[in-house]
Amino acid sequence: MLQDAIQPRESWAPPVLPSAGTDHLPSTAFTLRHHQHLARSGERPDHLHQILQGWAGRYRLLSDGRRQITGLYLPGDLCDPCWLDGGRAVQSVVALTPIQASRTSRREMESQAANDVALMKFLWRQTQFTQQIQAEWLVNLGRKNAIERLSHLLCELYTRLSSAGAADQKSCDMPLTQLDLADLAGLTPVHVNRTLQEMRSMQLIELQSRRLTIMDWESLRRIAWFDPAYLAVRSARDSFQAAA
Amino acid sequence: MLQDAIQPRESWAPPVLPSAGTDHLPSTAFTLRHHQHLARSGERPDHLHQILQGWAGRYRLLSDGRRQITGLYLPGDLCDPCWLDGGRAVQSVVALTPIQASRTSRREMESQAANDVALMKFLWRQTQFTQQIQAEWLVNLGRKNAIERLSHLLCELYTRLSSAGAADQKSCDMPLTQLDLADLAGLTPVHVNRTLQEMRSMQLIELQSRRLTIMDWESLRRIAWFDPAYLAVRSARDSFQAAA
DNA sequence: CGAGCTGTTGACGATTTTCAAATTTAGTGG
DNA sequence: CCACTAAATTTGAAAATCGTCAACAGCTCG
Repeated sequence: MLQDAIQPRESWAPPVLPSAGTDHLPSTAFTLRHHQHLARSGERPDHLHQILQGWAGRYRLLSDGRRQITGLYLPGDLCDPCWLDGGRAVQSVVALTPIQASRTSRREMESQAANDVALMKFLWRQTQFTQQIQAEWLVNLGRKNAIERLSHLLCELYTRLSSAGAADQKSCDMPLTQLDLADLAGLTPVHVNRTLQEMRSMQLIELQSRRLTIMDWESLRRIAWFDPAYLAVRSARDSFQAAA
Repeated sequence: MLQDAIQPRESWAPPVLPSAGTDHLPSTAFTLRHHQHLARSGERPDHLHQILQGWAGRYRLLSDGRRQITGLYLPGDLCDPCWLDGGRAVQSVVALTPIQASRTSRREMESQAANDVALMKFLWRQTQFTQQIQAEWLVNLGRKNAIERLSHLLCELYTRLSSAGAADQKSCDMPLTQLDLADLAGLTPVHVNRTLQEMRSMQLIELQSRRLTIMDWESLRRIAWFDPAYLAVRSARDSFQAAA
């Protein structure tokens, strides 16, 4: 097969750029295979992408091979507002699964945003959202041990997918390999493996066949010190706008 | 003394909000003492602050006492654009030294930004700058050991202060305690102490009396894997604007 | 079926934390 | 200025956490 198959588990409609539907901001659908790049460090990307299906990751590689994934782009996420205004991509973004996305010219997006308050607010919110997640990850990496980090990561992923309508009651997709998890959590793959086994033996989660099931949300949340407030930026800001 | 003395080592003029000078965006100077807060988690701050002198830190506290500092506000920095649009402060911001700052009403700033492209770009840039730094810190915390983390932190601080004109050839202020450094680097104060001693014995740095001197920049940079590209966002964006 | 990625296991080593205490430095009030 | 107190730095020993290395099993995909 020339192209990896993309098989969503459920019929699911991703959110759409606020202006893309109404004002017809031109965008083109395209697909990427696992390990292909949406941007490389040092480039000046001339397109922004909205992920429709699949997961992408922003990362930095040290020249001795150490890799840290510094951000995840899930379906509905915009990749990446920080390339606006002609900025260079400081870090690379790669497809962690096969990906389907829509691509919009950076210049079109910029000129549209200058006149379109809704789009501007969407970009601003998306940026703030990314920043809040990063700040929370700093706490994770700086102050938590392996089981706390992985628990938090799973809590966050489930919550983000859930609020995008891409999770069911207790389970969601989890296409990341243990190597990906290690590069997210700042651990070695070996230690991720052992910690996941511990979490399974504690009846916290099931994780197999690229599918996560959360058996005991309350315990997982407590172990992770997970407080979803930092993820509320997107929705909370909307309700404020509505109230004002 | 009712108020901590603020004694800058050198005469130094902080950068000014692009519109504050020309369009007379109203702002009031004020001071804060060590350990006083600029914002507390959960609040809806109604002012933005530009730091004029002193350092502030954004942090999160876990209820068992672990603290992670997730951002530093140095002289010239804006604290914090993410409170615009009525957003709540997810994390707290506290003065790490006595502080002198200017305060501008959030609503004034918002309405001004809607009409003032230069201010808007300034806010956007400041936000991107913060995000790039955070992404780099994720690499630090996730993939580097103690000496690499501390070296990187010192490289970044020196570079930021230097580009603000607040450093001389080989040295700059370093008002952080070893406890602060620990909460920045995700280490214990004890281990910070031992690692700093190692760095001193390697003739990399001198650090005493709240003053840092970098003895061997090239070695420090190499150990830290420090590549200042991620700090170039502010200036690079300007030169691009100028070129376009 | 064969190659390569992914997950798993064990033994061992390195880094970092914890705990407790001593020492130095800085700040405060007399 | 000195005395006193609190904060900050330093030290040592033992333990916990996590990483490294090496090997093997299972699975997927061409």
